[in-house]
Amino acid sequence: MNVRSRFAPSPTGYLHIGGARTALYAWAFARRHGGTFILRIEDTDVARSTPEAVQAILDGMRWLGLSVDEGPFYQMRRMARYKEVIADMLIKGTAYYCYMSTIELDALREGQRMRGEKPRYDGTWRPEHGKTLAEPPAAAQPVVRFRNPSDGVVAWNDAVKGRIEIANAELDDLIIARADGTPTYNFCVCVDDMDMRITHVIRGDDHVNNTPRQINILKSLGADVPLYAHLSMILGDDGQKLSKRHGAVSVMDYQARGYLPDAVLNYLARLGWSHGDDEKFSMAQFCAWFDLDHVTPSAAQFNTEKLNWLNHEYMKTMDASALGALLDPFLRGAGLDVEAGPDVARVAGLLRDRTPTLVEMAAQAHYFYARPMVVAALRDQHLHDAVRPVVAALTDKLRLVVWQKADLGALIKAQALAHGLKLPQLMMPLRVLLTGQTQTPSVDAVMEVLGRNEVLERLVSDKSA
RNA sequence: GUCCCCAUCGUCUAGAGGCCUAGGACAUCGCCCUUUCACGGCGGUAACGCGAGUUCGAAUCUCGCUGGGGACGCCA
Repeated sequence: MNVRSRFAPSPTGYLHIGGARTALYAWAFARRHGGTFILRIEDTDVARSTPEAVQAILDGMRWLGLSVDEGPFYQMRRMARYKEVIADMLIKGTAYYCYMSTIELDALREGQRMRGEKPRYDGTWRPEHGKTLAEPPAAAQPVVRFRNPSDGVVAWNDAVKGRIEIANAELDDLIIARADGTPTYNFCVCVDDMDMRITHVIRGDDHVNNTPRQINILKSLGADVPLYAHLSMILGDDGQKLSKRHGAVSVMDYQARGYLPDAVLNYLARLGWSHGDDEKFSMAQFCAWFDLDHVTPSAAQFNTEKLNWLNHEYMKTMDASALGALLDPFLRGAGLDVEAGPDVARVAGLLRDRTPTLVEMAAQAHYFYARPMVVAALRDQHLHDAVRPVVAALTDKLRLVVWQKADLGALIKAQALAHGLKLPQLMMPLRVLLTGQTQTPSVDAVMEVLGRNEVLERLVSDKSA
């Protein structure tokens, strides 16, 4: 079978992390089976769909590297096709006009709720043998409803949740075309999945309830029913439903927060799916491994700590120059003059082991591109009278030493020894003077990257202070 | 309210009747390394929601309970 999977977001906002995982799984599934991955934009809700949101989805997928084989297809451009199918259904009798007003509908549902029943359309306008329908109200614009089977069950073997069975009696005749003639979601999905010959529908858990309706429509259309795989939701760090309150929900937020797409992808892949004990793997590896059998049916809580760890793992193994290139915009974004300081690749190489994200790396890199503000109290604490002359003596020797880490380290050690100081007693004041910080990479390494002139200036400028 | 889904360490998960005195990863704690902080190395704490079955044997199968979640739109 030629596998055809799809990702079908509605463009009403950014691509959030849950949608990204859905896209990732659908994409990987197609890749795994040498199939086709289709992108379909479900924009029939004209009031809420925006071109910006479409762009945001495209941007998010591009950042993650989820390549699309077909599409994007836009449902709004397929109106003629939907209307054609509806006209056909009306003729065949698998759909019918319903003249019940929204006011009447509301009243109906209200009454049902009060009686403890499930709110649903009562079939007033549904044609039946031997049933006489009322005369349609003169000015009323009817909606079109799907004639759902009234008995029996709809069942399917969900690839992640197992067999799910729902009685047709639980389903009502859903509206497939609004009073203005535009088709609705559940109907468009069916026509599209049919026309696009979708074989595997991998989507969010929230669609489980739509599935029996869609299966019924698909069957009435004479289409093949695809295999369904419903992914459970991703919860926030606090176990609550993901919302703006959680800070980063859009995939692009992760870019802004200094995460690498490969790390986000790896994290998402692993959140809700597993391959034994494997934690770190490339997308190529993921595509070779991914299967629906190992997707967990239960909801997963997002864990930023673990994402940070993974991101750090990716940063640590990255080539310094490639990492530097990624760091660069974050440096500039922080208002730093990158040209005036050391090569970003060298800085990235130095900080790589200590920062989990590019944002934190940029924050730590600050003193490489701007003179540090040395807090007086901190300076006095480390640069007391006993060390001050040693620093001065060292400064003079720094003018001549070979400017590389090993020589710098050896020189400092020799100086400390010669003056009867323990190594940290000399390292700390140097660190504070050079960086304004007490926690940095080793002093000799920082010096090497900072360069002789800059180091001397930072050490000397203090002397006069 | 009705229907549907879910349930292993704090978190992500392995586990498809004996391999489980339940494994890995993050986090956490301790030790080591050390020029500070990290990184790294070694080790520890920590879980099968409850109750009935089925079976020689259940984390794994069945039922019930409890607890979570989702859906009930002329939204998608």
